[in-house]
Amino acid sequence: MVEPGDRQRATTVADVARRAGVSKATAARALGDYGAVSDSVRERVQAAAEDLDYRPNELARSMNTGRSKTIGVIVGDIENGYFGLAMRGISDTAKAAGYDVILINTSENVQTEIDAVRVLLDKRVDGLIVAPASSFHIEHLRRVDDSGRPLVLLDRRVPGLEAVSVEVDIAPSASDATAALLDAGHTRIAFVSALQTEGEGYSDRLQLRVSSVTDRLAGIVSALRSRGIEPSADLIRFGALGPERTRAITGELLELEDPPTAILASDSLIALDVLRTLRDRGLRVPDDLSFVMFDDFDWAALTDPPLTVVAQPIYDVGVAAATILLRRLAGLPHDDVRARLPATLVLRDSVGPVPVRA
Amino acid sequence: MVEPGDRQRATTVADVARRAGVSKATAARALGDYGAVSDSVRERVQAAAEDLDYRPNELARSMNTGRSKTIGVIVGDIENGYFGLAMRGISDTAKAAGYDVILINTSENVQTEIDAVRVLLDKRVDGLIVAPASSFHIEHLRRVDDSGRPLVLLDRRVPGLEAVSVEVDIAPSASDATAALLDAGHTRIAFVSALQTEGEGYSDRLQLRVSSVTDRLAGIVSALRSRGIEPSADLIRFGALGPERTRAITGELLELEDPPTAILASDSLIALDVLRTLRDRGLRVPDDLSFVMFDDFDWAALTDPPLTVVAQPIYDVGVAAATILLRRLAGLPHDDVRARLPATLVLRDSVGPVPVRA
DNA sequence: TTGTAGGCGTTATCAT
DNA sequence: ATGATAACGCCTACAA
Repeated sequence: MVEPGDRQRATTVADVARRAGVSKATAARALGDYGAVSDSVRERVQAAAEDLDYRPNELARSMNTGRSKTIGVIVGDIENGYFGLAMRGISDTAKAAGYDVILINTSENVQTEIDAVRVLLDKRVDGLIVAPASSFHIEHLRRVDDSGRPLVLLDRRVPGLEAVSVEVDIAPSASDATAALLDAGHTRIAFVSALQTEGEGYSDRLQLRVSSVTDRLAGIVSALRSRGIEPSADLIRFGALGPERTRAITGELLELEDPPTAILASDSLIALDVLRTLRDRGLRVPDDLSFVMFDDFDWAALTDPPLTVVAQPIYDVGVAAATILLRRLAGLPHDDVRARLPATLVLRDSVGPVPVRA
Repeated sequence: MVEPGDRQRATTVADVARRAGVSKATAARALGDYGAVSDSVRERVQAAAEDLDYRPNELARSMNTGRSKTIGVIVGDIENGYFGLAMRGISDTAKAAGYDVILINTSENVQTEIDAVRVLLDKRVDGLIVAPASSFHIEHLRRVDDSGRPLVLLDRRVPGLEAVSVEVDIAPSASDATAALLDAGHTRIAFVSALQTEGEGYSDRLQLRVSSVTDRLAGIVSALRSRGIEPSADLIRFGALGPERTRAITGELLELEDPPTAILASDSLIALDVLRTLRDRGLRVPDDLSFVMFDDFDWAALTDPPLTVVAQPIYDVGVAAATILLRRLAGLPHDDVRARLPATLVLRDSVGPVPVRA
């Protein structure tokens, strides 16, 4: 009688071999179909395997092939639609090549990321795709290279690390978005990001730890300066980590002596909280305040008003990252894979003229 | 010299043992800290391990412990915010217990699901969480039980399968939503779901292959009947698989001789496409048509108009599923874990009175 | 074409 | 407390 917890021993090649009346090696060859096996034996072995409901133990297989047919993915927040979509791109691509995906969520926490890399390396994944939480703490990423396994960076590049990164070329679109705001007459333009920095303020040579945010800011600042406007430190805000922080920051922005007339939200999570704060305060977009969001999702066209956004080809970023990784795994060149994808400004109705001050 | 692809041999217990001047067995004991080891030896071994930057090979470890500290998760669509959030719940819970997660996406395709189960079992995951694409094809799920590894069903139950399922008790809320519509005077109420069925129509004893959809429908139908209204087959539509199909179905609904005055969307993906179709046709919610969506997300309060929804505790569903699985893995009871979580109707502004026909 | 034997890196069981 | 030595389940020379 089989007890519920009893995980009865799975059947092995040895079992199949015995039943087929051949040696372990022959059975293994027939099953893995490599080497040379006579047709009659092959059939006999396969029939035996069928009968016994044989399934290979991939762990054992991995142990001496050295490859696990598994790639590890480390992202900051799978709940964020951005990474959800990228994950889908990675997952689809990996599956098509016979690879599986282990996903680890770091909550954008560096220590968690360090542990995640360690665990995945210990589990002997064949390669890693990482959206690094910080470009300052990268020893653990170096470790990946040392281990001889390929690493592809997702959405963020890390200077000083010899790893391919697949990113969205977002600075130009950030400029475009800012220009659209400037064209509408805005000069007090705010930017709100979740990124944690030393302080929450902005200084000119602030070093940001996430390149995709750096790029957004670079695009914004360059557009500003090209019109002779110096970025104002009090309008560039970081640390919008959760709903509470984001609402607080938005509140502070609105209560400034010279408040912004337009806000750029660094991602959709932040956008939602900023918009809710505005609504709760009875402020209307774009009448009282103009608004632009980075990232586009289906719902962005259905809000009141439809949102002007910077759309990113996120799914494709995932596909490209996985493709490059798989190519490296196969020892193939990957120079032809586009690793820098274009973003586009999508004009909808959340940008309007500067309101006349009361 | 080390070639780029050269994956240099990782250091093993044997290496550590040699350097510490002890036997393999002793080194293993010191590292895994089990058995008895003298303090001096332990220190020596640990120092050696440190020096050599030793990392255990989890594959080898899994091979003779029989446990991989990994659980497999199979869902229909990770890109859907619903599963994204559930995944986050699972992932957080698993990580806290020292488990990792392998994720496989099936695109709600049964064959893919069958393959996924096979692969995960072959990879020797310790347990499985599955949102089964169909309650009709379940032999592969039976296999999981046969393998002795625990299985927890996510969001959907499968009659005839002895597996715990964690679900949202959605029928009551579906009734509430329908009642709200009825109270507003609607009698022609449509329901649009992505579920693939034999035909796309509805008949009274239609067997649906996803329990969470069955439950939605049951709630709707019972509310209807309690007011003496028979569900109308032409208003209950399935097969809204992608944007195109959903738009087509919505169009057909609107062109009915006696079109619906209210629509219930089975999930947020469908809701978005239905709403876009309405907007493209110049129809306004709730003036021309009332609307209710299953699932609540932050953006649902910011659309025009804010959407009346059935909110589900999705993150908690994920947490509960993982908790139950982990308990079973630990041989602990799990009767105290709530496996049936309540949904709630959230009234916003997408339900209005029946428009007067032109 | 087939079989024998050894190795992959652990854990686990024996002695000592 | 420590050390041989055998599993775990598979692949892979090498030999027959």
